Amino acid sequence: MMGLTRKGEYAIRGMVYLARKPDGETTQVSEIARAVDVPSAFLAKIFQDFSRIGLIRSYRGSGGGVILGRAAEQITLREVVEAVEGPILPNCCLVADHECEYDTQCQVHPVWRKVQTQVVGILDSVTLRELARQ
Amino acid sequence: MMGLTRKGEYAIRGMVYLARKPDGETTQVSEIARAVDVPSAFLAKIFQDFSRIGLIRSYRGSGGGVILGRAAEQITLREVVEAVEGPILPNCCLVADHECEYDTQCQVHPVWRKVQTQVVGILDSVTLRELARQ
DNA sequence: ATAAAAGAGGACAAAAAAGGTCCCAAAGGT
DNA sequence: ACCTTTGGGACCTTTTTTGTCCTCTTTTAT
Repeated sequence: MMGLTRKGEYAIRGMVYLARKPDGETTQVSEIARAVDVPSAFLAKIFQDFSRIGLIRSYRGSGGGVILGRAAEQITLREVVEAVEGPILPNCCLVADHECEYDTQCQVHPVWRKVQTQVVGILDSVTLRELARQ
Repeated sequence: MMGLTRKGEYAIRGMVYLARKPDGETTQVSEIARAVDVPSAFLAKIFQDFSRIGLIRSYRGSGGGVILGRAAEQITLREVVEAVEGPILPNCCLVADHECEYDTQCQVHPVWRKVQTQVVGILDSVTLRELARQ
């Protein structure tokens, strides 16, 4: 339970690899894919999404590639995880404002809220810079 | 991300309903299913598993039904959740002893470990008794 | 004894999510 | 022009989720 999907794993591996590259140097997705052992086309999809939301910047054509969208210390693990897996919501009833339908005063609700707060807090406190440290 | 499946939702709803029943009184699975709005045959499967691991006790035949396997204050939310969803493992690399294969000194590993500890702690601190309080 | 009333257990199936692959278009460098 | 690299869409396969159904066993009531 509470597990990352493989996509999430791949995304983190790829981003950490990228964060280890010298600043300002572009890296080809195919290189990253090879290095972190992820299907190239699959990682390309993930990075395509990342590019759209600004987590990375990408350049086409020969000599192109990708680069972190911001400094590694300004990208949190939470951002990366939520970008691939969606928001951290341990229970769907947290999505909506309204309480659970089956218990007007749902006792379980606040527990999940607490879980969410804790997990978000932990993942927010870790940046790519820290993860990239060897 | 980190979401309960519907099965997990159902299990919790069913167990909380059961925990609200007077001590020692058996309840038919079909009644619970109706009350918490879960497909009866599906809830029956869930409770079948619960019976096997002692989370509930079950009695066949007319007048039969199910009952909590232990006092409500001795059953934690974690137990219920893990019984349906499996152990709380935010990242598969926590399953094995060995570190991640792609980083001998994996920096992400301890973060997931921390997440796991926190979540387990929260869910362990909540019992069915508390959840059953109306 | 027998019938009815539960849960136990297995087989099966539809739907959704996960995990990819492939192809062509667009953009940039030489 | 031509090659390289990402962008984006379509498509596919496998696994997981979410159930259903039928039969068997156990237990109770008559």
